Amino acid sequence: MVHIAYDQIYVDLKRQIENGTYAYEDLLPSQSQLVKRYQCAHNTVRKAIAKLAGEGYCMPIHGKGVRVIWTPAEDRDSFALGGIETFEESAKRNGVSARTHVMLFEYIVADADLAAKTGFDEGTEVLHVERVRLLDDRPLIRDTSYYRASMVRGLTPEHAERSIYAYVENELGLRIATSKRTICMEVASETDRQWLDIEGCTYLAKVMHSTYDGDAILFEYAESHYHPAYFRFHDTVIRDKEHPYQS
Amino acid sequence: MVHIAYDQIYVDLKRQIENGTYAYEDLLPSQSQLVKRYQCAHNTVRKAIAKLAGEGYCMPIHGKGVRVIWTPAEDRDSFALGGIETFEESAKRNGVSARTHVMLFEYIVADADLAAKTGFDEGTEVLHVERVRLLDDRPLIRDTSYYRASMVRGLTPEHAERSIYAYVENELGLRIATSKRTICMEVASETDRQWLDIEGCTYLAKVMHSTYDGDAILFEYAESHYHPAYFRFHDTVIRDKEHPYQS
DNA sequence: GCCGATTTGTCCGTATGTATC
DNA sequence: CGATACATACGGACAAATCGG
Repeated sequence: MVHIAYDQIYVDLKRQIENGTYAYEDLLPSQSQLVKRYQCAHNTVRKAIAKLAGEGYCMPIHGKGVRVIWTPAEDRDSFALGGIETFEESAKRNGVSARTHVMLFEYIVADADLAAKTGFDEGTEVLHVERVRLLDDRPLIRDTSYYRASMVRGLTPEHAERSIYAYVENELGLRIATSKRTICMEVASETDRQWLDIEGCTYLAKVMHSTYDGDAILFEYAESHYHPAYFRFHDTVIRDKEHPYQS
Repeated sequence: MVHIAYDQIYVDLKRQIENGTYAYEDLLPSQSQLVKRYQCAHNTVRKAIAKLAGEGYCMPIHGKGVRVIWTPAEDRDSFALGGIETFEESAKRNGVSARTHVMLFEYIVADADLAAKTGFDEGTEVLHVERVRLLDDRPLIRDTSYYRASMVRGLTPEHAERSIYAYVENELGLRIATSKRTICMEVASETDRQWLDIEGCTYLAKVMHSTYDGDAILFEYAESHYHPAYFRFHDTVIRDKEHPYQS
């Protein structure tokens, strides 16, 4: 047996929502009907639906059904952040050309300040990379990244111009698994002004992310500064049952 | 039987991670140990762990264990999980006073433009509310909200000065369930400049959210414009198994 | 208001697959 | 290779919410 049925069901239902088989505000077939259709267990269908719900495709209503809440709304004018993906993947998905300039590539040892900022232990050897990303030849994103040096052995500036993730995953066999992000806005620094095309922008979008490898060990801490017009982020929140709003 | 065991386990494990019983980079007790401890089924433990993982507390490693990736440094207390720091929370965290001014409160019928923007059908009666949020008497956030009129009967401008969600949930018994959000930055409008204290800011943080009620029917569409310095957002991404990185 | 049918939500116990050590 | 640990799935049971008669 192959045993990834729930993902197949997820993919299948997602496709049918996207192509309009199940339209906005429709109810999906009941879970018992889906069990019959896919010849699987109740829990397996539920897992697929839970994944769809988490991505904003549908919403289960207790005692009633599972309603489609997805609409074909496509905004390609800006650079949307999805899950964990590389700069190239995002660029491709958003339909723009992408290039990367490596401005700095150095190995350092984390001092107390860097440790507090990145989450690496003091004394950890890290690779510090500064990059500028160009979208359609305009420098619009600046990345400051710190990688645990022991996990990126053999990495060269040439790799950094392409995809560091591709190198560590494909060449080193490391798996990237979970990433925690914080988004805020920050006044553009002198370096930002020097390297980016941000005339007239006082604040930039700033994304800080801590990425963990397959062993759940901190692999990278990075900060990305985006031109404000080229930043876009999507999210779906499923509200917890409890904690009603109170004035 | 009560049958919310998985949530109890979730709360219990979360507490133990936060109080250091299970420290950063530790492995949690194995799932079979947890099954014994909580006297429940395998699936129940897994559901609790999945919830913790989705909130960035831990990360399961196939064949190895479940590693804690939460650190005390994360000031999660001031944030709704995976959420945008709300107006009240922000005020609390910064130790400042919070007030709301209702600038506009009118019922209108959605025309084609508004329908396209909000997702309400053309011809739907909606309540249009414009509010300004003040922190320490500084106007820093502007909310433009459209509510499906049939769902907010009896709502007054006085309610809008406090919490509209509190009213519809506590008074009308409506349940708010799922919300889809998009975050971007936008050039401040004339209205923004007129009502907000955003001297020197060209771009503002803009959050668009569509909120669905317990029946998965669009209940509210809102746009919030934040002073860039007063915006902060957290997120945890769990990577899908497939699509390895490729240059 | 009640009851029964439908539908989603929670949980159990077991079996098997797969990755790590 | 065996032991351990997480991942997927099954089939059944019951709880809880909804809806129509």
